[in-house]
Amino acid sequence: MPLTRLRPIEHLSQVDKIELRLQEYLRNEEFNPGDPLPKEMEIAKALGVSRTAVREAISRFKMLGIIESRRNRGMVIKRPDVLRNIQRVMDPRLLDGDTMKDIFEMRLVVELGLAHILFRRKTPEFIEKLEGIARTEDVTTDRIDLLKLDVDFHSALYQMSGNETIIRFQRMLMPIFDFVDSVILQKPRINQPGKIATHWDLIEELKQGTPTGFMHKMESHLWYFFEKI
Amino acid sequence: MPLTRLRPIEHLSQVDKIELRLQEYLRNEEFNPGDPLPKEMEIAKALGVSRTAVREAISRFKMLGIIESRRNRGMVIKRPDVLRNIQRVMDPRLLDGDTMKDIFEMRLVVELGLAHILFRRKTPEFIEKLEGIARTEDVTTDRIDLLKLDVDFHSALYQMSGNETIIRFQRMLMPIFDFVDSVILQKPRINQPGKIATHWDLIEELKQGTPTGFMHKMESHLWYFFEKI
DNA sequence: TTTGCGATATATGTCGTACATATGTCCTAT
DNA sequence: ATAGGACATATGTACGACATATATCGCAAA
Repeated sequence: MPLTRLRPIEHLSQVDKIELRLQEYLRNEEFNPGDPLPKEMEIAKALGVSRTAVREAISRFKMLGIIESRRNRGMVIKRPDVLRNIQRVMDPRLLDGDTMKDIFEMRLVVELGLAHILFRRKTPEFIEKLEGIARTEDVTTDRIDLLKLDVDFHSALYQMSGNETIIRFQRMLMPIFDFVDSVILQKPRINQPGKIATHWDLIEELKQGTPTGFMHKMESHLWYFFEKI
Repeated sequence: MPLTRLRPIEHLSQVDKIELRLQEYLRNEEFNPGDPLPKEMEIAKALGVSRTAVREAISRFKMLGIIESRRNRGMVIKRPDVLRNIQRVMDPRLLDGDTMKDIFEMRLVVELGLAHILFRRKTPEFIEKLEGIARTEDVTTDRIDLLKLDVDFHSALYQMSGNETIIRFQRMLMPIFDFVDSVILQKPRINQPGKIATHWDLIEELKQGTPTGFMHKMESHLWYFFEKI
């Protein structure tokens, strides 16, 4: 009898419970950014707990960026920065292999799906930037430098999407990408069916090709990673 | 003179500073899950602050799931749940329009990029599930029910990806999707060039088509949203 | 009317202390 | 060897005190 899943009894501390109560309070009361919150002591009284515990719970929301407080002004609801909080957690050391695999796969999904947006937002300036990176690659031999240039190239693509959230998504997951890259590149290279699309191929397609064509080239370009996962 | 951006003077509180110190401490010391942390009092002494302040800062990391503590056992590093923390922040009321637009666009990118994964992971059971939803749609007239079924259909696609992170990404962003959907659907329908691919078309393509074909159909299917954004 | 200064009230920020509670450790009795 | 009790200890909770910034009011000066 394994008993692996016996009793995941949640031992919620007082502060945890307060956090939950505040969470549901914030949702139910339909707070909008700028709205004031009750005073710490009032909340403590209402919940029947000490101000210390309330402050510990509220401190958590301050980290998320949902609550802001100022001396003598009280506390107000703030617009949180969605991605800021993931970033704190994005440490390859703290994530398990499966999750990192999933995240890396998601990167591939996003880069493929990006094609249409890119064709919509491409400009001569961006193309020029990509070409600059590709030209530098042509005259670079150092392995580390090439890896860095590869990252630059893909980063530039994200930039071109013009979508701030996607850009930050990529920047945020960079540590994971780096980690997986370094692991994958240590493995022996395997045979590929047909030619792998290069950065120059991608640029060419972007300049006078189609979204679909670009996607195919990108698929070919990333094929190596697909197989490894 | 607007002066809109004058003085973003960061007024970091003591607790904020402690949080930063702990953050860099955790990164630099290369902690791995399971590793023990110093006692609260030792940290307080080392930083020259009160235990109360340290506890407020640590409480934040407990919310993120990076630190876990038990009576008399001390504190240990834990594997955080990457997406759990975003969920707390994903409230349409708290996000600004631009961010929501970006997030919604990212959804489109992901769903397009999903094609290849789907063809890799599809099974008769999943196809059957999709067909079940589509059949129900055929005999449903209520507008709300149809909206719900549409969500179900796309959710099923995410499920089929088999990527736990992507699945949770979708589930997490659901409130945003719902919100944007409801806003978009209130606008008058515009003329579309050519036929919009239906769910049945997507299923058909999935059964005996190609990833590229599926992507085109999906693009057509989502075209309406693309235009609205 | 506007500006400037000072007194006051107030909510959050920080600290120290005390005690509660759970849990590991050690010691002893059976 | 095992059970059980005594003790030590780190976190959890609470309370009180004071620090600090800031809103508000009153009043005088320009």
